[in-house]
Order: sequence, then structure tokens, then C-alpha cells
Amino acid sequence: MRSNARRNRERILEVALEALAADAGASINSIAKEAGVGIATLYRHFPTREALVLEVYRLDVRQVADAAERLLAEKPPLEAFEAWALRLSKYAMTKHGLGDALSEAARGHAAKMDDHEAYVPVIGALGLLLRACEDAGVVRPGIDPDDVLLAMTGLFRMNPRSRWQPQAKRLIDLLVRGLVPPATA
Amino acid sequence: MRSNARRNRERILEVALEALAADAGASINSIAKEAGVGIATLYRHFPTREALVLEVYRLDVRQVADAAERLLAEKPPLEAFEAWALRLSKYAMTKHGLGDALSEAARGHAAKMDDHEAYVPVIGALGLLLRACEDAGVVRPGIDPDDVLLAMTGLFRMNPRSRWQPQAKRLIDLLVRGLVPPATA
DNA sequence: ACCTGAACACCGTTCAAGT
DNA sequence: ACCTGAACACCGTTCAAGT
Repeated sequence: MRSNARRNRERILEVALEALAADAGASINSIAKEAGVGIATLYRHFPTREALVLEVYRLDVRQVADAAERLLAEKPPLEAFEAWALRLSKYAMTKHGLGDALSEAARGHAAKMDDHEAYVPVIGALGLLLRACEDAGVVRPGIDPDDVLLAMTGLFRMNPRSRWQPQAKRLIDLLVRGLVPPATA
Repeated sequence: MRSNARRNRERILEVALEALAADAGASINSIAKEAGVGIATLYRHFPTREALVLEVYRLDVRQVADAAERLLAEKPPLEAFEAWALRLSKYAMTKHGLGDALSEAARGHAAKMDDHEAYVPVIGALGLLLRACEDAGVVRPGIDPDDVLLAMTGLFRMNPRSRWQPQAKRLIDLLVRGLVPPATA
């Protein structure tokens, strides 16, 4: 019986991933129906729409957060920051709904506890990158990761159907110029 | 008869302004009901929800756009830009729904023509401010107003129930530092 | 324990019917 | 010309009933 429940849960996540990729506004009901489970079964596993979306993208968020460490090992810290920011916006453009979740998380984690699942790893990675840049003297000291995440909001809310990459790069460049110490620029 | 239609239109806008201030997600149906008109009457005047919201805030958007010119007459251009940005975020925090409209407009005006009503005056004011800063040599030449608007997205999506002013000021400071030419900083 | 789907209270939008 | 409100196809969520 319990294995049945677990299979349902996994089936829901599977369908949700595909459905959200196809349509950012895919409904809970339609996901349940396509997964072949009752609506209430979905609710048993995921009490709110946001919980489902966050769980669907949990692995992706973890991956991108973990990428920060790897990028720092490969490149100078400022380049690592730029590469990471571009990577994060890439995820937000591809995986529908993730952009909104990140944007919501950037709104200030005081807003809702639900955000924490997306917020914690992302702000952690961002803190890591900023700390490394600060230690290398390429970013002004005392920058709040929350402020930087808020400044990145635009990266999560671009039009996925446009050619967003050039604009993302320009926004990241603008951001980096703001972070760099006046003297070193 | 036609005067009756005009009165209905004004009554709808009146009620909508109040309803949106009280609840950002106030429904079209509830606004029509409270205005004492049929649902289809509201649709006759405003074909989509966005059209109604934009029309409600049209005056506000005009006002804030016009403020750019006045601020430029009063202050040095860079200070005028800062003051204007803060003023715009103040509007976005107060008038519910305006923040989303501005955020949508910043998404790139290619997305929807509907945005134009909010987009045109705002990007015009922003262009004016940037041009003045550029002429004074306090902002790098060739900055695209669209890029700056996108970088400002975070200002429109803060939590209105939090103490957002300090964070807005820090974001604006970060943005300005990115706009300033390296040598002058 | 876990699942089901009808049912509830909404939403935006349309349309036949009124004056 | 302009207005009306029932009706449609949805939405998220709940809950009594099943196994």
C-alpha cells in the first residue's frame, strides 16, 4: 500500500515536470488527471500548488546551487559569479514556474515560509560567490546577498520566447559593475 | 444614453481604483457588481483585465513620468535619476497591480502591445533621465533604457508589507554604481 | 493508510435577450 | 447604442465515501 503511495507521488512529479515545461500555467487538476490519480491524492502529497512546483524543481535548484562551488574552483571569482548568474537565468527561462518561484524568493524571505525551499540553496550559493569575490578584493565588502538577489529579479522575469541571452548578459554586466569597488573598476 | 455610458465607465474606474488598492487581486466580476453595472458592460469598456488596470493607473503613470522633467530641473541629473527611481517604486508599492504592470512592461515591450500604455511614458522618462546623465558625463554613454528598466524590476516586486524603502535605496545605489563611468566613480 | 471523484465557491468571458 | 445577467468552461480546494 505504501509503495503504491510512493509510486503515485513519483508519477505526479513526473507528469508535473512535463506539464509545466509545456505550459507554465498548467492546472493542478489537469496534472492529477493526466497522472491518473484522484485530485485529493495530489493534495495529500502536495498541500499547495507552490509546494508541488518547488518540489518539481527541487533537484534543479540544488544543481544550480551546487554549481557555484564548481565554478569557483574553475574560474576567477568574478567570472564565476557571472557564469553562475547566467546559468541561473537559463534555468528560469527554461523551466517554467521556476522563474516566478525565484522571483518570489527574491521578494524577501520574510514574505512566506514556502519560499525557503527555493530560497535557502540559492542565497547560499550567492553568498558563497560574493564572499569569494570579496576575499579576492574584486567586490565591495559588506554586500548583502539578498540585495543582489533582488537586483537579479529581472533575470527571472524576461520573456523566454525572446532572445533574452544578450539582455541577460548586459544586465549581469551592469550588476557586476555596481558590485565592483570604485578604485578597481 | 451616451452620457449614461460615460457615467458607467467613470463609475467602474472609480470602484476599480478603490478595489485594487484594497486587494491587488480584486476580480473583474466583483468590481462590476460593486459598480452596479452588468459584467458585459465592464467588458464593453475594458476588453481585458489588463486594459482596466492600465486605465486605472494611467494618470498615476503619466504623473510619475512627468515628474522626471521636474526633477531634472531641480537637481543634478544623477540625483534626479535616484529620486525618480525611488518615486516609481513608491507608486508600485502603493498602487497594487501597477507593480505587475511595470514588471510586465520591463519584460520587453515585444511581449504584448497592451503594455505600451504603461511602457511608453515610463521608458520615455527613463530615457530623458539617462540622456541628461550621459550629457553631464556621470553615466556611461550608450546605455539602453530597456536594460535599466529590466534592472529595476526588483523595485516593482518587493513586498509592500515589509520595510522596503531601505532595500529600494540600496538597489538604486547598486544600479547607479553600475551606470556610472569607471573613471568618475 | 490511502485513494476517489463529485461538489463547492470561485474565476474570466461570452452571448441571447432586453430597452 | 447600450445594458443585463444567466451560462460556459475553467480554476483551486474540500470532503464524504470507498478499499
